[in-house]
Amino acid sequence: MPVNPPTLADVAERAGVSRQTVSNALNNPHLLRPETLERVRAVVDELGYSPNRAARNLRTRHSHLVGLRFTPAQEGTANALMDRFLHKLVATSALHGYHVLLFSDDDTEPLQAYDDLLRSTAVDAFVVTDTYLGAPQAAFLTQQRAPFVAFGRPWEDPSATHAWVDVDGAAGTALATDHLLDRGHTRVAWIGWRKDLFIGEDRRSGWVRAMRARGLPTTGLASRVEDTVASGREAAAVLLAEAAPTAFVCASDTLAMGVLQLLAERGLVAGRDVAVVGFDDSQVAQVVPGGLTSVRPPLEQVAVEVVTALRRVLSTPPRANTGVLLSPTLEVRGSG
Amino acid sequence: MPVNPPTLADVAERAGVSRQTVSNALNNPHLLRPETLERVRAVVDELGYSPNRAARNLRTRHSHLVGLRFTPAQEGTANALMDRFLHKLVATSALHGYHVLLFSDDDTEPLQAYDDLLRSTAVDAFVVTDTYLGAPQAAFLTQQRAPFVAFGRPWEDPSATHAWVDVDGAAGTALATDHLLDRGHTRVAWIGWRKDLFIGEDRRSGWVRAMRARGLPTTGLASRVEDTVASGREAAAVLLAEAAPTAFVCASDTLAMGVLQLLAERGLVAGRDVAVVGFDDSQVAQVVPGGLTSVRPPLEQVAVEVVTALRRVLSTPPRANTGVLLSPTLEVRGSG
DNA sequence: TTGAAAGCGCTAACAC
DNA sequence: GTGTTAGCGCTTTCAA
Repeated sequence: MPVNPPTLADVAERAGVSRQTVSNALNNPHLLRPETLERVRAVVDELGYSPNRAARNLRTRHSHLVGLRFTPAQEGTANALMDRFLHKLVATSALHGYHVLLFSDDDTEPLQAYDDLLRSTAVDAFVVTDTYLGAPQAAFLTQQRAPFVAFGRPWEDPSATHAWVDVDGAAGTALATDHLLDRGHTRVAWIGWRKDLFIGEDRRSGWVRAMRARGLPTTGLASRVEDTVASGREAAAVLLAEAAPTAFVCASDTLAMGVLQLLAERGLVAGRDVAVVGFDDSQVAQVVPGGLTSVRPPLEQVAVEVVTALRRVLSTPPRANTGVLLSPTLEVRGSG
Repeated sequence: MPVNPPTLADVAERAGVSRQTVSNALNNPHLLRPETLERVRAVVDELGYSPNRAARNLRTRHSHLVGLRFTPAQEGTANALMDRFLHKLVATSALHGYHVLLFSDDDTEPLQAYDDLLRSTAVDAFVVTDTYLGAPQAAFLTQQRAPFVAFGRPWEDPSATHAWVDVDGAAGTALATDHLLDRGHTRVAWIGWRKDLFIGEDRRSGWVRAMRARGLPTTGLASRVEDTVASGREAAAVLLAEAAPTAFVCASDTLAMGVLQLLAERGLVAGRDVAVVGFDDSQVAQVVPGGLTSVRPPLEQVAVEVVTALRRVLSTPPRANTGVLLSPTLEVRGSG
């Protein structure tokens, strides 16, 4: 096992000052006379001193840890938002002295894990990413007066006052639809999700808005299915047969891959015969032969805003937070 | 801010016992008389008591945190190993009372972040995943006597005695090659990486072994390129022109996507005209039209073994660890 | 089986 | 500016 690291007392003794002065040198350097400060710092470097986290946490009642429930991307889909978001979250948190603590739920009680971490004061705050329909996390944490920031709007409860950051899905699909319309398409179809998924409805509304803005009809051009490749393929087959669209805007890259699959089966070339646009700008969109044009959510920017909001929430006194809505961009590739 | 959570003293007072008895009820329940134990537990439940982490960490000198440096998947590639691995690592660690702490390096000094966490006693151990050529982490941590487990073999230093878990890449490519040979191919080409990448050489050796086992030549059938889609595409073009292979085994799904791209450009159908097998079983392999046959590393199993090794390393006294090598499987899809 | 005392390493509050 | 005192909440002695 490693040798016991030096403590504040070790530094103090060697520098010929009190422990408190060493503490001040680290946390309130402006309180020290320059020469004292320099002497203490020299010893800190010499000994390789770094304050013991547990002791500091105990004393300050802060862990400088942010909890995040980590759910894996589903196999067989093109969804892997977490990767980009998480890395930027980790990097940005570090700039402000925070580390990210990952946990998973016990499958049984989804709130249990949050509650345990909270009650054991293991984390200072949470980043909540699973704000799907009926997700009880936000309400629970609000009720527990636990600091948190959500990646995702409080769709179900517009009166919620917690901090959140989200991507403007409607703006993204409007961007995608406009892009296709600019290229001369007029029959642009939509493949999205169940009606009760707020995110899906939001994205769908962008398509509707863009179509209507040019006086184009949407009737019969929309489909609602599960978020799987197979569903995307089937939806495309039905729409092609019944509505003869020349382009598809999809709620996800997963669905878009289904469309690409159907086109490939029929010997059609995406981008030449039929245009296809996905949503997420997943790795799949980036490397699929021909390339899949896709709406790219600014996940790095989301992470930065989340950390900003966290800092506001964790400041004393907590500063008010308004929701932050970020606009995605469109990554144009071969498919449309 | 949340109300101050109950402490050991609160529970003790309410249960009419000393603080120590409450502590024992939690950590050494067998020491208590059954009726006392029950009474204490009732109060614990009633008050929703959970031991303060910082205090416990300070006293026990353990954080119950495992550090992992998180690097994002490269854009434009099909590599996203971390997702599956990380989730299982988080879940398995939780079973043994450990949480995963994520950090990123400061770009400047790659060891700095490790050193800081170590000296501030923020984590009990590390999981090291970046064991590429010349990665100094393992040597550094060994020298610092810091507990850690590596995902990846100590290629450069066979005498290293630290704990590690790895995937048998050669077995995976041999599996892939045998699969193709069984299907009647005889001219199976290899597209891999630079010679100085141990992982790539390992994977390549599986292909060589499988070919030689059937007395088939490998000369002129191998290519070494960067791990990008474009490189895979170019390598495939060159090999097709010069060696006329009927099948490709690739060191990564990224390279395999390059091959698929070339085939698509030439109007060839993967799996019918030319067979292609990738490595990683990424989401891309799973959803690309037609499907990409790919070697699937058992990342969940790796995570479980890593946690087992961690527990051995962190036990007192530390128990010896041997390396663990796990065999991948082959996911057969349309491409071959 | 239970309780009392001590102390992990640090920082807030105050005295000098 | 710097030092002294106290205590964060817990667990490890050791005594009863």
